[in-house]
Parts: sequence; structure tokens; C-alpha cells
Amino acid sequence: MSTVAVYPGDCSVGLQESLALSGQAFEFVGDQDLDKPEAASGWSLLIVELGDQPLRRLRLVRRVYEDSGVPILVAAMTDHLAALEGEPSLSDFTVAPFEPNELRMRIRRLVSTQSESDLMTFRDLDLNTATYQATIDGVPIDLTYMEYELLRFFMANQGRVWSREQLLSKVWGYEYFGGARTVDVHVRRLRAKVGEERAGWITTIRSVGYRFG
Amino acid sequence: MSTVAVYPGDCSVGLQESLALSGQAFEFVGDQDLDKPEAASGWSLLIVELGDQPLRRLRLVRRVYEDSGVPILVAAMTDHLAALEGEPSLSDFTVAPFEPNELRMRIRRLVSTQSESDLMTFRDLDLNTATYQATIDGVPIDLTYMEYELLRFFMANQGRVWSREQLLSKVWGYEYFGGARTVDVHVRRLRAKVGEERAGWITTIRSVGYRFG
DNA sequence: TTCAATGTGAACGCTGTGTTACAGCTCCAT
DNA sequence: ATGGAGCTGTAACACAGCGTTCACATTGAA
Repeated sequence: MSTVAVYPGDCSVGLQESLALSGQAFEFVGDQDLDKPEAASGWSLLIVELGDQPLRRLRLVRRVYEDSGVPILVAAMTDHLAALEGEPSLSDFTVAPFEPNELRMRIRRLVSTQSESDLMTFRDLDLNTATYQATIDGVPIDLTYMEYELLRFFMANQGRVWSREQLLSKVWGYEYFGGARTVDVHVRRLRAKVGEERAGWITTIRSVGYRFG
Repeated sequence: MSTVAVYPGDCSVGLQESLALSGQAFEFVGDQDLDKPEAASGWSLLIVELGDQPLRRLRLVRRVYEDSGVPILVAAMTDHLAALEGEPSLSDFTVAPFEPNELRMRIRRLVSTQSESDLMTFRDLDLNTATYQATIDGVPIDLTYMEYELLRFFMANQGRVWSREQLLSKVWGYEYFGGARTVDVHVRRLRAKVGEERAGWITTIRSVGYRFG
């Protein structure tokens, strides 16, 4: 599920060194691994170095991608870039000489973000600010606008106490005139929607305010 | 709609040369351009060089992305890579020294994701941008021009919420002055034409906007 | 015990959205 | 020109969802 595979097993020394320096665990794979139909199912990413067989390896890339849909990072020489043009099967590419920092970054982008979007996380609660969706353990919960905004503020500002007045001005807006009890009600609804076992994530600090996390 | 913008206008010589060699047309923009709220609506890509103000420019990147959703390519130094970690607003990045071939490739990848291929698909709905036809399960449905454009934008930019203002500027054009309710009506017409069971593909996010997929 | 602060449930009223109708417009055939 | 047909934007109305508030219950501190 989280294996980063590298092909071919005997890839260039430059790539090997950069991989080593990037601080990631890898599994080097050969042709026999790629031929197994279920091969890619355990991989979160496949890195393919074009090396001296760019066209052959590109065909390979295309096939593996179409079979498995696994993200593919191609390590190429400058001369091979033209061949990558319009190739839909590669998720990203990098050009020799391979630099550890860049490589590490590209790997993490591909591995971490299956869906490339703003994501805030607390335990098993995710908040996607691009899609305006909240999920618990992957299961979406639907929040109303204000519930969402309040939760977002809490998740972005964890660990400290916020008074009702502060919350009103920061979440509802500076110009807002309303009773402070409004906050209470929204906190209550949030607690209810995230479920009983998570309700404690929002702590009440008596006669002060609320704290998340 | 197909302008590639570069910020800052006085970017490094190395980047300028690579841009020139990459054989693409550019428009160099400054702060005043980015401050205009509808600025990015005419761009298909924004290239930002972090230069000597990495953090400030990263904030800028984040703001522009959240306002407009335009793809952003960051040109960075190796030292700045760590700051890009987990930044959802950047679509891609490249590391100095900037190489023309690589740059050109990354630009084309980003531009072409937005100006989609001839055939776009979502579930059983196909959009053939070459023939300007939409089909459900192979059966053609006829959409008016605006319905078609709206659907095309949605399919090319799935999964993220778009406010009515963003849709107006991105689908109708940045120079457009019109009531936001226009969007509602067109969304409704689209929903009606794709059929009841598919109407839910366009989700209404109350007091935010719409999301497709 | 007593009082203040907070939890809880329900009701009201407003805002945003769905829906329909229609007027202006372009385009095309007559 | 002229008529009609289709497309688009806007206004008007209806309705549902949601935020706010209130009343009452419960908790916790003095």
C-alpha cells in the first residue's frame, strides 16, 4: 500500500544515490515483477528510469499505468523529454542530474496526495477546503456552512483557548453583532456531528471559552 | 484564456532565458496585476519565481490560487524546497538552474490539463470538444452554447468548489458583469438536461457555490 | 445551597437556492 | 426587411435550510 517501487533494479548510480539521500524506503523491481498482473497493486508509486532504453520503458510505463493506475514518476535524461510529450500515463517526471531534495519532494507529492487538494487533518477527521467536505475515517459528514467554518477555524488554530467573542469575530466576522450563546449552539452541533467519542476534542473551558485539540 | 503569466516581472535572468528558449508566449505581471481580483481569470497558468522573497511569494501563491484556482508553477531554489512541502496551491515546481526543455514540458503539462483533450469523460457522460457534442451512454444530448461551456469547465475542474463569481469570470469571461443568479439558472438547466439521476453530480454548497463530481 | 455558566432542544425568521416565466437578442429562412 | 425560433440573462415567487434566539435543564464552583 505504501511501497515505492523503483525500476529497473539496476538503475543508475546517480539515481540510487539520490534515492538513498531522499530518506525514503524503496523496493527495486525487475521485469518479472512488472509482468505479474497484480504487481502494482501493492505500490503507491512506481519510479521508472528511462536510461538507455527510453522507448521500451515508456511502453512499459503506459502498460503498467493502464493496468493498475498507479502513479508513475519518470526519471529521464534531457534528450528523452521530447518523447514524454503528451504522455498521459506519467504523473510527474524529473531530469538528470537527479537532486535528492527535488526527488524527495516529487515523491512525497505523488504519494501523499492521491487527490491534490487542501487537506487539514486531526486524528481521523479530514477537512478538505477545496471541496468543502469533511470526512471521518473517509466517510463524509455533512456540515452546514457555519459548522464548517467553525471547525476549520478550530483545526487551523488548535491547542489554544478561544473566547466566544474571539470566535464570533474570527469566524463570524468582525462586524458581527450577536449573542455569544450562538457559539455554544454551534459547538454543540459540531460535537454531535463528529460523534460522541470525538465530542471531547472541543473542550469547554468554563467561563473562558473553547479549545480544540 | 491561454495566457501564461510570469511573476515577478523582473524575474531572474536565468528564468527569463529559459522561458525565451522554451518557445512559449508570456506576459510578465507585477503586484498591481495580481491585486486585481479578476486578474487570474484570463490566465491559463501562473509562473511564480520565489527568488529572494520565498515566504512572501508563497503567501501570494496561496491567495491567488484560492481566489482563482489558476494552476501555479513555482520556480524555486533548492533551499526553498522545504517550504513548498505540503503546499496544496502549487500545481508543479521546478528547481534552479532552470532548463528550457524541462520548463517547456512542465508548462505544457499544466496548460494542457486545463485545456483538456478532445474527449472528456465522467461516468457515462462524454464530452467531445472536437465536435462540440455531449453524449450520455452514447446518446447525444443537445446543450446550448453556455450549457456546454459550463459543463466543460466543470468537467475540466472537477472536485473543487467554485463560487458564482469564479464561474462567471471563468466561464462567462472576466469582463462579464452580470447577476450571480445567472449561474443558478444555467446549473439548473444543465441538471435538467443530464437527467434526474445525474443531477446530483453538481452539488450545491450553500452560501459558497457549486462543485462537480 | 445558590448562582452563574453551559448543555440541550425547539421554534422562529431570514437568507439563499430552486423554479418558472418572460423579455431582449441573434440567427436563419422566408 | 420580416417573421419566427431558439438562446440567454433577469426578475419574481416559493420554499427549504440554516442561523439565531429563547426557554429550560444540567453542571460546576463558591
